[in-house]
Amino acid sequence: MESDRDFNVFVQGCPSREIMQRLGDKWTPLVLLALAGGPLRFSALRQRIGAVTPKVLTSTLRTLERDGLLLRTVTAQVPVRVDYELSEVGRSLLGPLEAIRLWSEEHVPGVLRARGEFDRRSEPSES
Amino acid sequence: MESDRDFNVFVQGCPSREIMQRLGDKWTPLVLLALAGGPLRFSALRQRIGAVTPKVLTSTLRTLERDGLLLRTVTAQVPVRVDYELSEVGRSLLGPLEAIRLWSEEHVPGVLRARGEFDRRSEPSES
DNA sequence: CTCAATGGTATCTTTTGGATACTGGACACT
DNA sequence: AGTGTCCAGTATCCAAAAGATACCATTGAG
Repeated sequence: MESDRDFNVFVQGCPSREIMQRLGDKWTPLVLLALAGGPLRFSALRQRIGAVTPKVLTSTLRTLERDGLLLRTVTAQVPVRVDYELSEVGRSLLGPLEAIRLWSEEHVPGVLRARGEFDRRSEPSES
Repeated sequence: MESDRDFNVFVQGCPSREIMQRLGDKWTPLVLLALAGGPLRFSALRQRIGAVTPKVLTSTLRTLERDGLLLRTVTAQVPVRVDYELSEVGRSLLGPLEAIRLWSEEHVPGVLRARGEFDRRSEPSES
């Protein structure tokens, strides 16, 4: 009923759960999507994503590198140049992430409308 | 280049960004996937997901309800019965989420292997 | 009068994320 | 020599979110 594989996100302690939850880190999807078009340097990534602080971006990138989703290449020039790019595995996530992204962009009006109704239902305080 | 729609997750302050980031809340995907098979009561959801505390589950559910992704139905019996089920909009997310889930379950071995290599590269301390 | 079932809150601690300032190495300019 | 710039991050400190655990309200059964 669940799936016949060896791993299942609904099993507590299964590594797949932690992996899926990491994909839902606040910045992970944006980082991966930002790299969809090719390698980017640290500062370019930062600019492209916007609003992310260097500390958090660094730790997001480290985790993704550690998990094999992206590659970090240091070029010893001056000043030092660091490029980040998706690995093969990382690229295999782009499809699903693109879908989530499109869904989010398409459903903005609906979600905003739902919020308005919800709030109106919650506070029947005026007239 | 980015997309011709009105909303874009790469634009800072665009509601679609916040919506996408919410989809990546720690428990949101699990909640939505858990409801894929039909309505569940609060305690059943808790059991099915496992490891989520009531406080966090409540707030996750409230947000999803507020955004119109799921419906909360209270039946006044004793003790009270509360059912949660996906809305039409919520169901439209199941495809992408299923994809993310499958990816996570399929790539467990690869990710674990990558972590091992990464750690070995980082600490060349023993023999 | 007590107990159990359900769907949560309340409170406190720990973890994660954010703001902001700073480091370090190599050149380039003055 | 001294100062400034570029880049890729750290360091430090503070705020927001998640987790552990205990508790509450309703009410029907015993």
